[in-house]
Amino acid sequence: MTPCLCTNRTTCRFYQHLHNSRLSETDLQHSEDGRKKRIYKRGAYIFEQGRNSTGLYCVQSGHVLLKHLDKFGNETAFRVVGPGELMGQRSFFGKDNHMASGQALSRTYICFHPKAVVDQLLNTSVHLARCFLHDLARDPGPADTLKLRNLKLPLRIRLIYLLVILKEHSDVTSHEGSLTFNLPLKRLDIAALISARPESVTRVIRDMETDGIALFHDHTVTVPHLDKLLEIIGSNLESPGAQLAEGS
Amino acid sequence: MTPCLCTNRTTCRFYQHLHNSRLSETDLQHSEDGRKKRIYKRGAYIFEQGRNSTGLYCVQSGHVLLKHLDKFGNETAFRVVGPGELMGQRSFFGKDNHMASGQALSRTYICFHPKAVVDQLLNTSVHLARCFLHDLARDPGPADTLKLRNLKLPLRIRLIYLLVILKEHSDVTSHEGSLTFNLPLKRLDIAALISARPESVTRVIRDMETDGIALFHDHTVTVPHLDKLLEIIGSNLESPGAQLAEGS
DNA sequence: CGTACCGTTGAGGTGAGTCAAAGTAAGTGG
DNA sequence: CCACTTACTTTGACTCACCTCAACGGTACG
Repeated sequence: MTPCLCTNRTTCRFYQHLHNSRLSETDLQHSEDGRKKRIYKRGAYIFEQGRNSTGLYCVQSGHVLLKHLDKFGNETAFRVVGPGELMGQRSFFGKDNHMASGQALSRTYICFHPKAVVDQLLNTSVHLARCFLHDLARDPGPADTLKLRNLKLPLRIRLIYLLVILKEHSDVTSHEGSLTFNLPLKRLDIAALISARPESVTRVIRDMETDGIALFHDHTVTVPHLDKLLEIIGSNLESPGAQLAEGS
Repeated sequence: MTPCLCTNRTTCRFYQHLHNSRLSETDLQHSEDGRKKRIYKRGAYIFEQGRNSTGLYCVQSGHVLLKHLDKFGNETAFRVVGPGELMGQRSFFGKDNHMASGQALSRTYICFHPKAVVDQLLNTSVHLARCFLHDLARDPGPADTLKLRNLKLPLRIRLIYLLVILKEHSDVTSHEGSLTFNLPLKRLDIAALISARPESVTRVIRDMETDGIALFHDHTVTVPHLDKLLEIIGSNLESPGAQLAEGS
């Protein structure tokens, strides 16, 4: 039996939670026995919108794109899930059907925790429930969406935001200020994430390359100067000042 | 002591949770004693982005606009919270600073539940924790954002989506297929919610009125035929140029 | 009767979408 | 390994929905 990455507390959120929750040995063993390892090819769906939630998914390796299809046929990608992250929490805890589909962007190894197992663990530990609450509350998804889909921001800025977000979930090799990481997305996927069209993505990427801001080659991004990239976004225009108006 | 709406389980989410969680009488009393009633004038901030979370806010009456300020100084509204709804859960459970500010759109009555009280209750009941988990997971905010900020959708469609969403949280009086409800938003607020400019909002509203789709008058919206409204959303994807009525 | 804010209207500009077509990579089967 | 099909990417010309800027009208309030 090959060791499952999911038993490594540094790489798996689920496992971290379990070990922070002072569960008994039998409970821990129970979760170990319950989990299932699954492998998906590129393009395969790990779960599909509209289906029942059957448990929690933990990504061991690979990347998963979450897409939402509204009732009128519009497909909108809103997130990329990378190694160590959990998926399907929202529908699991909301006791609802999946509100999105998860599609493997590359060969993806998943550790699946069935509903029955997770439910039982939750009921034995308030602390575990609070861990999940904490996780769900800190989900950067909603905040990211505000950045990536802000019409007021030009396309180039939204793309840079996307790079910054994806960088956090990728293996980054840095070398003298420049950094390189894998971008397992097609033009169409990128477009869907920043609410644009693939042709426009191509054009923005071309322009960024001629400007020397970032280089896109064979699903790999190279940023010569991260500072330069962040400067374009941030431009230290920050001033959170607002008056305090306390009611009584 | 004036009766707090927050003790009415049909109007307050927080109270619903407490009563579904089989808490002891002393615990219930504890929460009653702990909560604080607060009143805010129009324009006042109930909580501010960047500050520490100090507890949970339950809206009794009035409406609150949630806004996010990014590093550029761009203000983005992303939600309207109405009576009976909770606010500040994300930062409370995430143990993080508020990621948004909550501003009263009209005179607003808030029931505030301090951190200490909520924390203690949470620790005594796994069920309560799961209620909040369930709530947070079902938060329609992220899904709504996808609709309201989808660049592929024309402004008119986004505005209609907004109306449909707001309708759910308002007192709607319907009469023979037509319905009327309160819209406590200024043009600038509407613009911020659908990622547009106030001038554009004015124009779209004007066009919708000439088309007889919806009437905006003095912060009140009247929709003559809801079917017609929903139909427009649906017909959008199939044929790009499918307007039901011409504008001139 | 100003002052201030909000809402409306018009003229003009542009970023990004659309459409169409060619170029390139990736799979498939013999 | 090569033909063949299929999927993805790039490019250019054109168009348009919305933004920007600027001026004006309404309403509330001191």
